[in-house]
Amino acid sequence: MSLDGQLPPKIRLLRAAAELLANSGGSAVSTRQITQLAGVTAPTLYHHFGDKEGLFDAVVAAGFDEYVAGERDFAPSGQPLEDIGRMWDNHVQFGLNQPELYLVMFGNIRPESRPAIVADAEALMEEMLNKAAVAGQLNVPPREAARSILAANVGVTLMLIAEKAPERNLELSAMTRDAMIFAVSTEQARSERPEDAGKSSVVVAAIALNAALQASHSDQLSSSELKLFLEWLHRISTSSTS
Amino acid sequence: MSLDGQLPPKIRLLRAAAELLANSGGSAVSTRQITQLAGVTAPTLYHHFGDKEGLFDAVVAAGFDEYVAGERDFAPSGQPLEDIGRMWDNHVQFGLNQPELYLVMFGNIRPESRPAIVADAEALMEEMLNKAAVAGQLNVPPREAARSILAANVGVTLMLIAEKAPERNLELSAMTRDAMIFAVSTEQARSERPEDAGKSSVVVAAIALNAALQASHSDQLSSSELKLFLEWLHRISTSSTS
DNA sequence: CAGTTCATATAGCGTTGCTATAGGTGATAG
DNA sequence: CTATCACCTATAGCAACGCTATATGAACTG
Repeated sequence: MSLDGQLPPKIRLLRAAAELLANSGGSAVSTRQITQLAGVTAPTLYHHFGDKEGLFDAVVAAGFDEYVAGERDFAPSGQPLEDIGRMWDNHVQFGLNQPELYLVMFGNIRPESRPAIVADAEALMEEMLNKAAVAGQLNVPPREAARSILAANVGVTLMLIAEKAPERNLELSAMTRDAMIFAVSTEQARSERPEDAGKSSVVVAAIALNAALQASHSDQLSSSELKLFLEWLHRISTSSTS
Repeated sequence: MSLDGQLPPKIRLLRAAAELLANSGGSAVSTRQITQLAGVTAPTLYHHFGDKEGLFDAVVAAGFDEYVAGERDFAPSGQPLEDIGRMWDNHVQFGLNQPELYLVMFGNIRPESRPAIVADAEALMEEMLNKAAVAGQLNVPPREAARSILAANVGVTLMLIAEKAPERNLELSAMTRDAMIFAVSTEQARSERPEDAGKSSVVVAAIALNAALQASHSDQLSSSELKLFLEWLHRISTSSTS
């Protein structure tokens, strides 16, 4: 019953925890099960990981590396918003392939205590959304878009995990995914042909904003602020670098 | 320490469980705490509710009645899709007002075992969406729309609960809500809700410039200038264009 | 009044997460 | 070669957990 004998106890504990978690079928996993499978006693676990949650965090960290690897594999498509869609699908697949691990990662919600992994996943998605924003394809700030999309992504994945496997309807995921991506994208991105996507730059964006600001009468800045703001915009717009 | 003495033990148990759940601050609630507060001993709990989960289910059932009452109170507006938006907001508020209860109701996900309450909530939303469908305002079947909207609604609520109270940004909820409702509605319904029109080009340009500036390392502005500049940009980016 | 059923209490089982303490191990210093 | 010391692991056990076998009282029912 014990795991391969000659690896360090720390690694044996990690593998035992991961294996039991993957096969627990939803019921809880006890430290005694883990230590027995790892072939060590209780204090060893607490020496290396502090407490049970520390061990699970470590398992989650390994799982997250795998998750990130999946998220980055097919990233470099030309279309950032298409990549967001792939990130969504990869997220759902990760959750359905390893539901127990996913639940430890994203399902263990407690009031006022955010799992660290949520922030990591948000950052990952925000990074990709930034590319879309640079290309002028986003009509909301990348951070807010990332939080919103990830929240829906997690909600859908949790719902699918809760369903019995044969009844799982991935159309739910596809529909919600498209709705969220559509909602954060600009008309230009929706019309699907951003021929000047690669050309977007600080300068182009600054010129566009300059023109847009002067055309509208935004009241978000005071007149003195606006004057300085436009001066800086001009400095950026007329710079030849980048 | 014991609850009002003359009510039946079953009701005292329910109230004790609800009260402890509401004030647990995220940590677990034990049967011993509950029975002590209710002024009864352990077997009484198991006689009436079978097990701990049975008791919690009963608390949830009461909580769900309250939830449904809230969902139905302002229902009869003329616009079904507006009512869906109110159901969404009510759902989020319910979760934020009673996070512990909400987590027992919607956060206790286990693989292949759907909480009964999810089906109830879906039915409630589907009922309302049916009205929209009858009015020709839905471009997907009500059941699928309800599942999709509820999944996003739960995801957003869980994310908000996980955040520390002062940092909770309800804009996340509003944005996701509008995205989901927009996605399931027909052109006709959209034209009746002109407030969701696209954002002005100022906002889009500001977002693009913000992202571009942070991606490149432009040296056209000093760091202190850049900081203020970005702050203004953020103000413009997040301004609502109602 | 006897019989039955419901409701509660006493006491305790097995398991949980965790730890106080001590023993063994290997590397380094004298 | 020995002494030391930091690191790692084991023995044994605690308090708290969910839950229950059993017994006792109360309240109906014939």
